[in-house]
Amino acid sequence: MFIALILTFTIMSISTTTQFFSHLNPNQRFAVEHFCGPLLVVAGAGSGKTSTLTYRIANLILQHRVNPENILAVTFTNKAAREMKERVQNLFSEQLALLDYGEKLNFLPEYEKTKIKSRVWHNYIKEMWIGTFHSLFARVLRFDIEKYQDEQGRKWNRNFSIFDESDSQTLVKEIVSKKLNLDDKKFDSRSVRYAISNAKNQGFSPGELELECNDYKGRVIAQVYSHYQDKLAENNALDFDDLILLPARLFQQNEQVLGYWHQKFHHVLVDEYQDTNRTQYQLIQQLVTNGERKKSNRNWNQRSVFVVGDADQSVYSFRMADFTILLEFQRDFGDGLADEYTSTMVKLEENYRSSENILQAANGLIENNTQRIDKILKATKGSGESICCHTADDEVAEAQFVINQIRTLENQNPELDWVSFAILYRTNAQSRPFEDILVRLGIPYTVVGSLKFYDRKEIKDVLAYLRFIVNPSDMVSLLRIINTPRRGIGKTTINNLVNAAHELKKPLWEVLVDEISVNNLAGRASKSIKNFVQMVINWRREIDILSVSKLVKQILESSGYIDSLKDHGTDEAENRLQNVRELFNAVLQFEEENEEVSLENFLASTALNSNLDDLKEGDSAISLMTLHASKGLEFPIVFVIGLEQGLFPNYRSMNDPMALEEERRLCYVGITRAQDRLYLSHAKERRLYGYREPALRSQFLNELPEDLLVTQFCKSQKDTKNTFLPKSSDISNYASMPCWKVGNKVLHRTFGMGEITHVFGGGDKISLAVKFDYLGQKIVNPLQLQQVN
DNA sequence: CGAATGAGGGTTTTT
DNA sequence: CCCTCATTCG
Repeated sequence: MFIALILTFTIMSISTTTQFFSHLNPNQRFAVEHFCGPLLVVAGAGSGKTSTLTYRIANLILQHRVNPENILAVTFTNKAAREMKERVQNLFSEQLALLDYGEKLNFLPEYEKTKIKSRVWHNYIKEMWIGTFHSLFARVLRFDIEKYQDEQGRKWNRNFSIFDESDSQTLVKEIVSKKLNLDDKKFDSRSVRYAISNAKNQGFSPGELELECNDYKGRVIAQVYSHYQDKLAENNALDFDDLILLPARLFQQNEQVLGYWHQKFHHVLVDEYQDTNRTQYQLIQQLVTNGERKKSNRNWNQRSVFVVGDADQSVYSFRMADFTILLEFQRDFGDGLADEYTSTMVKLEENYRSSENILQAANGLIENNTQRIDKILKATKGSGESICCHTADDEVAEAQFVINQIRTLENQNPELDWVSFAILYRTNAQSRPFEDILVRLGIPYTVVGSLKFYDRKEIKDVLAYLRFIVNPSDMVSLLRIINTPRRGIGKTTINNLVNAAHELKKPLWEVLVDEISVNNLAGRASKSIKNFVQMVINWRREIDILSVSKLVKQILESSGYIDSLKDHGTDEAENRLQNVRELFNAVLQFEEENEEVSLENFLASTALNSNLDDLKEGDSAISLMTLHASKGLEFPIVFVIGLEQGLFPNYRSMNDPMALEEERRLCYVGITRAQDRLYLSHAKERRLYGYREPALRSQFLNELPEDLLVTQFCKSQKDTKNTFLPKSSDISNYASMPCWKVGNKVLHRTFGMGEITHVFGGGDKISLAVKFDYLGQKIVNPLQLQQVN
């Protein structure tokens, strides 16, 4: 096996040098071929950044024979991590196919293809540590957290829970209002929680935060922070920020632990480096230097740190990302020479994504910023279409215009599909009018990110069961499930038990296990508690016996959770049941896709993957998302909507020059998502909290080069309006005609003849499933149908 | 003990 | 406008 690997390396390295990166430009090539030492890659939007990263990883392994397990690659999102793995896997499979069969991978039979891919997965991909800061260092903590103790002596063990934002919020709230009896007007839990998070992201412990603060408010926040850590430790739980802060602290206090990980990761790569915060930077620095401060003492033999980023796309300072970290890379790691002479920085400025008009708009906008690395995107494509700027009466008209445009374009251009379109906005709430129309028209769409699957009650309930089974100290989860579904364990009973646990300074669970205590404290409910306790004990026994999915199934059934939903009988309960089933599917999928399947690992993946949308990938649908969520993506046609003063730029940023620059960068990100066509729109009036408010054109629109914009589209829109999109009053007239019946033959304006198979909804929200003669079954809008006899 | 009802408050962006 | 929380009633 080992010999085979070596052989593979040797032969592959011969076959790779020639065409492996023949299509890369000189600067990309420089980056890809970089082996040891530091390198900063300043990668403009659409400059082939992801390719560069994946090719470099491939090059390290194939060319320089780096062992995959010595590679650490940090991405910004889980999705990016998955994509990177997939791309490296494809690259390797491609090479291996050439080598073993002298054929392109795609020409091989399916069976051989799969064989190669799984071989690549086993030998290379699986061994690399590719993921987000949070998931990678959660993994580190599973190994080493028991060696850590904070300055107050708080400790955790390897079964720790990861608390989500609402868990954290609840904890902080409890401390503020119950424990410390603070005025919750002055110390509202949201902003206190935010302050604590910021402190953690800057590397401060409660004690250090207190020293930092001179004012009363700061000291109180430090105090809340301290109590908050007590609570977390009591629950054997960590929040998101701890997943970064704890390892950094551990590395600081324990040379051996740091030494181990330093020894393991010879090559450290960080994507989206402009979005790292101080604590994350500290981690990278520790791993790379092994704590050696002096630059001249650092040993780069067989080692590198390779970071990729673009200060112009730094849009996460609200969560303490600090792009000066990127600006200071040359000083901290590099040779610090001027741009012409340096060998530790390279710029990728050639843009392969967008048409020239779009790039010029982007460049023109970003030049209004002061804080940046001088960099300009150079076009490699033709000038393309003009950018369309549209003024709508209000947010509904805006949505109508956009969707109207999409339908027109989709109709006129056979090469376009629904996936070609993206609608980008500043705030999640802006998706609503778009969704309303899209639902009515039966156009498929996905809202990325806003649907927080794991935030739903039923999902949190089920996860609480799992969390508590793994981690008996997790009282937050225990309290969530002890009487869900109803077991007759009421508030008073629970209070008694909690108080007793508190008095005895024992975990709640230990009190529950003790029958005598329960008999005395719980009275009538004691039988239910004993049953509950027995149930949990049984599940814990099964952890090592059953597979994760079997265990989850067992829990869902024997807890009575599923039954109680079924008994409920309402639509809402049915919906919840559906979500629980979907969660169960996620478990099955997790089992298929992962090597180390354990309940802990599944829970970590759910805590760190905030949504499930990657599960439902594959259907052709228009994408709706925030500008933040769009980072790293690209679409043929992009609509950036709601360009109004106060909304975008957001009113909270308007009086702060730095914050305003960040808003501008966000706009820059939006513009540079577009490949072929870009639409910008704003409304003259917008609903906010239910009130209509007049709105002004965004200043960003004025900052764009005027000659690139075309506004005439607003006129031609009137022509198309009637043909494509009836006013809402028309819609209700049409749709309320009670003429659609299952079995009716219909003619669709684009899909042709078909037969109705289902009728959904009622009133003005009717949609129909139609089985078309040529295209199979689709859900369509009645407006596009004609009845045929 | 649990469901129903009303007031009040809140939207920037997310791992 | 929508959701959460708290209080009240059954």
